[in-house]
Amino acid sequence: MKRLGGSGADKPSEARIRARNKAMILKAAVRLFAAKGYDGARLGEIAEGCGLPRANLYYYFSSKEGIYTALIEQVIAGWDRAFEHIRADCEPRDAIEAYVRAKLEYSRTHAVESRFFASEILRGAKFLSQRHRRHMREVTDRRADVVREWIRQGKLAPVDPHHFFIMLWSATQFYADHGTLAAGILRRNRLTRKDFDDAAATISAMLLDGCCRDAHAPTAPD
Amino acid sequence: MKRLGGSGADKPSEARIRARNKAMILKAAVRLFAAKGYDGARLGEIAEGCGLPRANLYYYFSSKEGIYTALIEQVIAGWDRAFEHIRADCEPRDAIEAYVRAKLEYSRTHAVESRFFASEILRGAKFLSQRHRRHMREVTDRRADVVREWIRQGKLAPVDPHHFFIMLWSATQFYADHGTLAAGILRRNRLTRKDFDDAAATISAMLLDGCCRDAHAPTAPD
DNA sequence: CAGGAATTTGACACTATTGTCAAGTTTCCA
DNA sequence: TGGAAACTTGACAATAGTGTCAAATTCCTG
Repeated sequence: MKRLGGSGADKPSEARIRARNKAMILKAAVRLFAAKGYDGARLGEIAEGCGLPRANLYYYFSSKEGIYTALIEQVIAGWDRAFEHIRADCEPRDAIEAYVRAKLEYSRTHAVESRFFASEILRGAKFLSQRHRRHMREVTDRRADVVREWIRQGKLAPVDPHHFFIMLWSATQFYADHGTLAAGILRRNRLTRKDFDDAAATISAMLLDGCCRDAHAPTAPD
Repeated sequence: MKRLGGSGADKPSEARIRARNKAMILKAAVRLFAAKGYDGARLGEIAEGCGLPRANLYYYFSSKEGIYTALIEQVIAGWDRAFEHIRADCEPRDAIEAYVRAKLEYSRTHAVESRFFASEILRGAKFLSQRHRRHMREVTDRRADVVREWIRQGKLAPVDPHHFFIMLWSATQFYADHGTLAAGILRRNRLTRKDFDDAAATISAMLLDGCCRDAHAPTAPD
């Protein structure tokens, strides 16, 4: 097989070849799994997608399920990061705006990973272990405490913290998972950067201050 | 003699067998397609799901794609109904609350259909024809005019109507498509009716009045 | 630069899936 | 009730998918 020319291959290349090829496989796999789901994705397509012969995939992963669960691990590891803006020492307005912006940016730049995870949940999270579920629950619960603290301090309306997070998550996730639908509504071929900016503005404005301007509006600020 | 009269159930049992079996097949199919996507669902599983031999499916539908597109038609036909609460002669507060309640009730009672449609969009809406896309766009645009009218009358904050609808749609849809995730967060095996009530309350409260109670709160009501 | 370790690859066995068909069975009108 | 149309069903061909293997090739260290 061809070798990589040049004189830069001095590092422990044994591990490098392995790391590079595993990464290539996972990159092609996440796209296919996101597009067709676990059962629909074919190893042949994944192999074609990363330019490796199909048999080679079995040298790095024991099976189709092995590739899939490796991706699950990878995505779950990033679950925490989404919440890092929700901190008790921030003002809720700033924290929520930052969260929405960051999450939408992730949806824009990592749409494939978003769709992969959405696909897994959509089919009932068959590959999410108890450990994964517990991890997600604990991370969420910790941030729910922050929300409760904000409410206690009178900085936030008394909302249910979990449903609050679900709403944040769903609104921002939508632009990745259902980008095709959103683009159709907005009369685009694909969502533009400006669409994501508009989305961030709309979501933040609605969540923070609501949209209703009638006589029943909520209690005025202090 | 020909027995295929009208396409409905007005004729005796002749058309009844056909209608009943097609319905059985579609019911089993929507579940499988929602769970595994178009490529992942097997006709054998669908057949097993409705207790018919696999070959019998080909008597009623020409192919796997034929079953899938029949389901697409069925779901698209209901797209309009979701928006029927958004009417210019309603107060936005009432209309939005009613929409959220109705959409969540649909998510609760028709979770499978919701997931089927979400799966199709997630995969890039490969089976949505231009006609379907145009229909969805036109229905949305008509309701966007209602939102603009509300804004003109000062009843609604000046939000982008399309992103506004996307937010309504995503928040309510989430409880069907990602019910597994929501249940995990809420420490349930499955979402209960009360969870949906809580969701409706939280979504309506946040959308209508926002959650922020700081010094930068929006202009007070008239 | 030799030789073992790491990696690549075509070919193979095995199973699953789709769509077709023709022969059988049921339905129900005249 | 005879029989044509509607419906059912097991079997079949063709294709495609998964996982395995051993031989071939490349990589890297001593």
